[in-house]
Amino acid sequence: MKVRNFDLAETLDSGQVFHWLETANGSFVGCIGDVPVSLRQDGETLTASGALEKQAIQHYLRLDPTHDDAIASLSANDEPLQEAMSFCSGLRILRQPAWECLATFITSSLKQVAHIRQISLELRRRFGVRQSIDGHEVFAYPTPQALSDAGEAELRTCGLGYRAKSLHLAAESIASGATDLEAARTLGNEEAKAFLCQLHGVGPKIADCALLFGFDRLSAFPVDVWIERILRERYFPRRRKPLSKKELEKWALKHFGDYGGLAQQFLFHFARKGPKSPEKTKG
DNA sequence: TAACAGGTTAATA
DNA sequence: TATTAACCTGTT
Repeated sequence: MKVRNFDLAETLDSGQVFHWLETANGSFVGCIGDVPVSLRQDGETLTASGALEKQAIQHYLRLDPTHDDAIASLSANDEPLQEAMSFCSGLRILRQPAWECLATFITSSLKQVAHIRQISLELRRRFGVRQSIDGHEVFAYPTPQALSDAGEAELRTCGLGYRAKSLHLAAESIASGATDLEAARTLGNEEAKAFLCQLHGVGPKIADCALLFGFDRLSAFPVDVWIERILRERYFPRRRKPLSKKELEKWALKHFGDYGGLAQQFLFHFARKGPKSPEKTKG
């Protein structure tokens, strides 16, 4: 299919999803939900193999006009945002399955991307359903039931550390029916966030990530240390006393509006990979 | 070697 | 309400 303003590699390596593997020939293999898929981009052509309908792939990758509307409505007179957007204009917010997204971010606390990947893949290998696509082995994300059955001790052996407890409690709560994740879809933004924060190990940042990447709430604006840094540097450069995380969250929600989460993703990726990013400036 | 990392919780002031 | 230590583990 034809794609414009889209960069597959950039999107899959932007810290929102952690299980896609790049193969030797430049394809990406992984699962969309339970279905194994291989994706490949050559310029404006995207090819997919696997049992998924074209429509489902477009939905996951957000290859639809709503993305263009969102871009258009992001403020034109915001210079830092413009700079970030032109740096990574092919970036999209995926529509990931809610449980897989929430669970992955529960395991992300105080971890770098490489390690989140490692944990995510290990959980899939150990407790997920094994699949195959184009000769590659891939695994679906384990169900709440599977992680609940595994038990906390078993989860710890995947290198989760203290996060094992949170992941297990969440899995158990959902598997038992005590928590109905889908119920969050019927709630307003604030309520949905509060709802997710009731789970142990889920605070404001992880709840916002889950809402943005797993519940299609484009206004959710996760504030982590990268975003904290770039907001302070670019939007409040001369402030004596830095705004607290909470104040930044509140400010960002208002400043960036309905598509704040998309703005966040541009700023985040720019902070990590852009010209002034830590890895570019060191050495 | 020891600090540090894309955070949250529980304890304290 | 605001700060602070503790939590696991792999990396630098």
